[in-house]
Amino acid sequence: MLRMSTLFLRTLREDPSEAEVASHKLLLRAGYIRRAAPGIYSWLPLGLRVLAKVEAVVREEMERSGSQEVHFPALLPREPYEATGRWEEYGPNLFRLADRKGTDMLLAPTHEEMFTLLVKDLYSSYKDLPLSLFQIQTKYRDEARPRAGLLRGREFIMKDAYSFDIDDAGLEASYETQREAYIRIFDRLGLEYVIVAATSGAMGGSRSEEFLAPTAIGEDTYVRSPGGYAANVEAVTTPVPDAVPFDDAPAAHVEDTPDTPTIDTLVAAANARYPRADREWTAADTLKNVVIAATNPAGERGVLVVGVPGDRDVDLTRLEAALAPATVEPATDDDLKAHPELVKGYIGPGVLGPQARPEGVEFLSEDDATIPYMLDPRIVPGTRWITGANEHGKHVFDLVAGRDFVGDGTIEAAEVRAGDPAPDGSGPLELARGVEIGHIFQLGRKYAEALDLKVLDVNGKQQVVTMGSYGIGVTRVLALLAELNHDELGLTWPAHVAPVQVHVVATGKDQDVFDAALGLAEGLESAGVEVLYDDRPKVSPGVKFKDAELIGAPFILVAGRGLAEGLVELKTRATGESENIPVTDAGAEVARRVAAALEG
RNA sequence: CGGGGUGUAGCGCAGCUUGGUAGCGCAUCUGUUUUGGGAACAGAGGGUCGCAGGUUCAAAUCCUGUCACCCCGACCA
Repeated sequence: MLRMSTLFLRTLREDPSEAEVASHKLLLRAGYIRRAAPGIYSWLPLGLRVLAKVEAVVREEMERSGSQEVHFPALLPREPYEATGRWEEYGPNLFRLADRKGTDMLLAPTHEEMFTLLVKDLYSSYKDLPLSLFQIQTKYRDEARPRAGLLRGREFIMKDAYSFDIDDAGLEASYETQREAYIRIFDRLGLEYVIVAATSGAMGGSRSEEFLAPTAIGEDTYVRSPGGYAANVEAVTTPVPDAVPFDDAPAAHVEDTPDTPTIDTLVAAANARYPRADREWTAADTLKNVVIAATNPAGERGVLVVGVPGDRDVDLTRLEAALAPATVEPATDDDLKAHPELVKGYIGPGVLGPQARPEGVEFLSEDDATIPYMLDPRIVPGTRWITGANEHGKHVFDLVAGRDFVGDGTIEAAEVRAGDPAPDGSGPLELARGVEIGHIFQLGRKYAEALDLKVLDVNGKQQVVTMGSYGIGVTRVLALLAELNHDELGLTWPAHVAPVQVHVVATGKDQDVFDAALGLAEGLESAGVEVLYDDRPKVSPGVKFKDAELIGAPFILVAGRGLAEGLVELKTRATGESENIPVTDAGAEVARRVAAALEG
């Protein structure tokens, strides 16, 4: 039994100034965690109890799914990460350090390499597969800006699991198994979530889904449609419109458009000087060509141009996902200087991609010195555009896609907007915010190939193993539970993750009260209920109530002034309901309530 | 990395403009009273005022530099 008189805890009356979001403030105030460094937290007894419970749910369901627990070091050598290219690719987010001999080491941001090598070390036959391993481990990422307490720290606890299969069908099955385990885990934790299609990013691989918990403080934007489509914005694909017949389209013609370096000024000039008969020109009639500088993992920088309808911006996050593992940024003036054919504000297809490429030179071949030109999927053959004429102060009108220009391919780089159609035809998209609490994806053979993980198949031939990767942010889940379960008084934990189920409070100074409260606490404990007993003498009832509410156990049992009539008070923290029950029944009744709460 | 802000006791803050014994509330300790909604009174402990230089008889306060932290954005389990 925990006793308030001895529990290592100091509650704070005021919000720490460093905290912004509710979960962060309350976990600090209620004495669950303390900050050690930016994005790095120490765990106090109460916090550790909650953490253990969240971990227990994850562990049980992982084991039920057939995954076996292992544990790797957090401190790792450089070589395996060198082999997979991630020592470079991870960039500044990787915590790097050197030992006394100057050997490079790292604090692991995730453990694909180590799992792969361990399996390679021990297994060599298809008969050993499928295999699923997991660990619950501290991870390190040197985030540019940690925030929101545990929601995004530089040290965090993650459950990461990996599946190993001999073939694609096996991987698909392993993936399904993990997906189901995740559903059970988040259901048991009482979290609302949406499963959205995601990009696998620099990790490689194919199928990938994220579990997002919808919340306004979420950092991920995702979309959903009335018909059930859901995806991370990075993964949203644009439905391709039908091609438009253009046999009777007018020929393209260059017009003077002085002082029109932006889409707004261009639209205004077009309406003023070259009005349409049927309607006004809008930004959607223009083709915006955005110059992007992309850098590949080897550090080579080059420019490409992305063409999008003028009423949309390029979403750099989506573009980067499309170009992964390259990183992107808007081209600088230096980038533009290297390409004098690009006239800022008046860039058009004429100098880009296939239009500019000499006969016989292949796209991105050794001889290709032209700027790659990628188009938004909406720019289908037959669509007519106003766009730059590659000459200062001039634009070209009635430029028809498929007739006057083509791109080197299509790219998902334009921003996604509410109201855009879902790719599966299930209706208009709406945007929402969420926190990523889990991510599952099919890695495929990237790591197995890089680290040479092969097993013998039935025919005695070497086969590269195919892998899946499955993560849950355990400390993030805990923070999210706090975020979703609190009120103005404090935390309101669900019973299955609360540090204790019952907070017994003795108020008053009579020894009878303390005797009765202790008796209740002991009785509950022997019935298997976890109890925190506020046995502090000389502490006023108000303080004890405030502390109990702040700490947030689901049930608060008060022995006090009602005791003379044989009554104690049972408060349900989450609802604020309060009732008097006979002290003689209290133990059994509370145990019953707790059992019900744990069930539900 | 851009923008904004802050560093003074465990927590929250004042003091800085106009240099002169380092303060307030909460928390902690002692005593007395109090005990159903963050008690009262009396007393006490706890600070190299982020750090380093400089100006000055004298610096938390003015100057220069530097470090750290927080918030917003860009980036991410």
